[in-house]
Amino acid sequence: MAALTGVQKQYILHWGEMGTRWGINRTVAQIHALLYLSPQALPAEEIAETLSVARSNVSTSIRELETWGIVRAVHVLGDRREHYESMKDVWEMFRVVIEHRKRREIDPTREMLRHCLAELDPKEQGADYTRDRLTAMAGFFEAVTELHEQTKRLPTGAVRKLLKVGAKVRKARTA
Amino acid sequence: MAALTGVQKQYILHWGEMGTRWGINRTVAQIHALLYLSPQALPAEEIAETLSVARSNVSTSIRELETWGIVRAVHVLGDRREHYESMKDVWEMFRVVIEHRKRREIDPTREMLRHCLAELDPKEQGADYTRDRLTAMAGFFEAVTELHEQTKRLPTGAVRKLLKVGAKVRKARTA
DNA sequence: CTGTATATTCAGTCTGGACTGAAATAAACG
DNA sequence: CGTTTATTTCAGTCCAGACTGAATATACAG
Repeated sequence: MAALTGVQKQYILHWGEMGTRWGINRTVAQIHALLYLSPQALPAEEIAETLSVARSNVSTSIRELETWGIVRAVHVLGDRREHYESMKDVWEMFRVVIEHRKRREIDPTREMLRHCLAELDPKEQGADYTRDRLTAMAGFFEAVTELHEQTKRLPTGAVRKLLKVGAKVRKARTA
Repeated sequence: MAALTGVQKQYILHWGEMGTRWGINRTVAQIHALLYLSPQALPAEEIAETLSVARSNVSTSIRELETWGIVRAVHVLGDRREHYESMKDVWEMFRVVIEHRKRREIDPTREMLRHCLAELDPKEQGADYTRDRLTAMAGFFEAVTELHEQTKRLPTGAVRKLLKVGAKVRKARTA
């Protein structure tokens, strides 16, 4: 296969590092980076060679990316192997990932907070203080959820435009 | 010291787990949870006992929380030990954390993307495709930065109000 | 100073999770 | 079917990073 160019290497390595910071497996992130930059879908074998990881490692990593819905298998005429390609729309990609993480992290936390507030015994020592703290935290998570709901239904382009307008206003003011 | 109530335990454990998912050390997150729920500032010794971790572990964890600016040492009259307390304003707390992570994760990525685009050799095989992908990704990160700039200067309350209004509109529509 | 209480540093240990390679399974073809 | 090729599973290995506890540093009281 075509060896990686300097720029590709740089991008893939950086993406891998960023992945680890966000609780995403380095290899998973690197594979995603590779597929994102690749004009064609790639077979697992080639991914393994290019990134110097075990074929089996690619298998599990790809599956994780598939469950997120940002990588999918496609078929190439005259080739029995599965070829994998990344979603290319960056905005949609992050939307999907955020949706996933929200469900796995924000929602359970809201749940936990509600549960704690319900279970809180008012007779207990310092219950009032605890309730205040939990309520404040719960308020924040409810707001995040609300924000998510609102942006979710905006089409991709709208967010971008909204930001551009805001940027202009901001620049005009500071100028 | 006062042993943890069931609710406190639940909150601290959950927060610790969430921390690990976001690349934050479990103990660090647990200590933060404990301090957030605590009406008084706590000395390191007591934190160590309550969470059953080594005193030295608390020391380093506290220092990390301090560099983030969400925990600080306070002094109690008649006690030589440092007592630690968490910032209590949830919104401010997340603002601070997001600011930090943006600087450590978003900014370097923007940097990397710019660098890659500058270094990209047009004569190279497939340079056009690579440029397109990098540009798209860069656009996203610029937008995120812009969004951050805009929300940063809004006072805490404003965001909350904005969301409340949005929520009402949304509910009215779907009703 | 000396003694005591507290905080930090650091070298070594431990552990969870990533990674591998071999074996099992599944799918595609003649 | 049997053979070939591709994919997944899994038991074991490895390692980065968390954690500990002893040693060291710092601060203060008497």
